[in-house]
Amino acid sequence: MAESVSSASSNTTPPPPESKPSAPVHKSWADEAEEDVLEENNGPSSSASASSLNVDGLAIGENKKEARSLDEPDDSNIKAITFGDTPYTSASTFEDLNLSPELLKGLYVEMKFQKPSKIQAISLPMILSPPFKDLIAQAHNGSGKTTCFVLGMLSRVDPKQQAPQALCICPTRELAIQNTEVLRKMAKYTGISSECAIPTDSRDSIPISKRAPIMAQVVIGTPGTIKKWMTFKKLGVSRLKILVFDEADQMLAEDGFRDDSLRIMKEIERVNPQCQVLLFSATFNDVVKNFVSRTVKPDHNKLFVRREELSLEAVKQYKVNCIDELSKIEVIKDYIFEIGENVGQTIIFVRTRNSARMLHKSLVDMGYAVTSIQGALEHVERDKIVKEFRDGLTQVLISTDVLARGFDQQQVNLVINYDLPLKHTAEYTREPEPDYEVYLHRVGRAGRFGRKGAVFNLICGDRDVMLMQKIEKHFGTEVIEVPENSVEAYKAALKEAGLLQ
DNA sequence: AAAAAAC
Repeated sequence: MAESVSSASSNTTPPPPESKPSAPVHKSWADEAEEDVLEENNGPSSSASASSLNVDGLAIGENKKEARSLDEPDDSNIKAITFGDTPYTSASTFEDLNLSPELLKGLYVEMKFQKPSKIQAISLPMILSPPFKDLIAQAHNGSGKTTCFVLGMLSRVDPKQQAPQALCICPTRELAIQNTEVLRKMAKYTGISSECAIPTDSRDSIPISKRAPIMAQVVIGTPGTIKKWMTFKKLGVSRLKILVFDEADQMLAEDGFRDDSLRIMKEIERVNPQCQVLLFSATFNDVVKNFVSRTVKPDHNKLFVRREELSLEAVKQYKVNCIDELSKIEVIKDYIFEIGENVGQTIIFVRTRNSARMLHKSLVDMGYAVTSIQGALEHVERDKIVKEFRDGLTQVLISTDVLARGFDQQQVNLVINYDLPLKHTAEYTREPEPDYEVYLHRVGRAGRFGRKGAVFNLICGDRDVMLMQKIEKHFGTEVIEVPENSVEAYKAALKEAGLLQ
C-alpha cells in the first residue's frame, strides 16, 4: 500500500487571487506533510485513546515510510493524502472527468465555468473514480468547494432511477437553500430531481406523516428535518450512493451537530455500508480533525491546508480600537458607511441575537437602511431578508453566526466584526478564547473566488485586544490597526485593500 | 450562561 502526497497545479475557474509578493518562508512541503501526518497519528491530541489508532493508524502508520511530496512550481498549498494504490490524476478540464454531456453543458452554459479550480481539479477525480472512497477535504473559503460536492452528487446519480441517491447535510437553513439552488442550476440539463429538506412554518404545510415518500434523486437539508423524514420512513436511504456533510467540522463537532450527524450516518451505514461519505469544510481544528477521520471508512482520502495558509490574502484585515460600545456604532456610521457604500455589500457580524436586534434598531433609528438576520426570526422572514440581500435591495446586513459559514454572495466586499467570535466553553473561564474557525469563516464572506475584500474588527477593551492578538498569532497574519478615526484613514485602508481607487 | 436545528 503506497501513499502519495501531491499537490495539483493551479487552474482556477474564477480570477485567481493575486500572488503575494512576499510568501512566508518555511520548510519544504515534504517536511510539513510528514509532520502533519505524524501529528495526527500520535501527536499532542492525547485525548484520543488507543482506539483512534486502530482505524487511522492502520492507514497512516503503513504509509509513513513511503510518504513523498511533489513540490509544485506554483506555491500550491493543498496537500493530498491518498490511501492505497488508486492513482488519481488531477483534472485540468471538466472533460477529464467523464461527465455526462448534460452535466457538462450545465457547467459551461449555466454555471459559466471554464475549467476546474484547484480544489476541484484535485478532489473531483478522488470523488468520481471507483472504488468511490470516502473523502475529507479542506479548502479555502470561496475556492469552490460547493461545486466539488454538488458535481460529485450529480455525477454519481443514475438519472433513470427515481429514488434518493445523494444526500447532503448542512448546518443552516440558508446554506441548505443555497446549495440546493446551485445544484438545480448545475443540474438544469440533466433532468435530475432534487428536494430541499428544511423546516417550513407549520401553519401552511402538510405534516410529514401525511406526505408521499421522497422521490427526489438528490436531497439537501438540515439535520433535524432529514432525521425527521428518515424516522417517518419518508426518506429512504437504501439507494443512497453518496452522503455529503457541508461544513463538516461543525457538523461533527461535539458542540455542533455531532449527535444528529452520527445518528444519520449510522442509519445509512446500517442499510448501506458502501455509501460514499464526503466531508467538506474550510476549517478542521485538531480536535475535530482527529475525530472526523474516525467517522469515515479507514481507507479514506484526504486533502488538507496548513492553518497559516488559510487566511485569504486578498482580504485585508484591520482592527479599530473603540473606547466603548457607542463608539463602535459611531465608527460604523461615520467612517465605514461613509466611504464603504460604494465598495459593495457589507455584513456586520455580532455575537448574540440580542446584539443583532439592538444594533439593527440603533442604525435604523439613525436613518440607515440596514436589515438583520438571526435564528429567532420566522423562517419566512429569514428567507425574505436573505433574498433582499441577494437581490441587492439591501447593502448592509447585520447577522449572527447563522451566516458565518458558507454564505456565498460575491458582492460582499466588507465584513465588520462588531463582536469578535468567542469560544463558548471559554466564556466563563479566566482566559477567554477566540473562536478561530468562526473568525476565518466570517472573514471568508468577503473575497469570494479571490475577489478583494476588507475586514474591520471593532476592538473594545483589554479582552478584545487579547483575543485579537491570539487570532493574529494563530493564523500568523498581521491585522493592521486603523491609525485614527478619520475619513482619510478609512479611505486609505480601503485603498490598500484594493476596494477604492 | 451562544448560535445553529427542531422537538
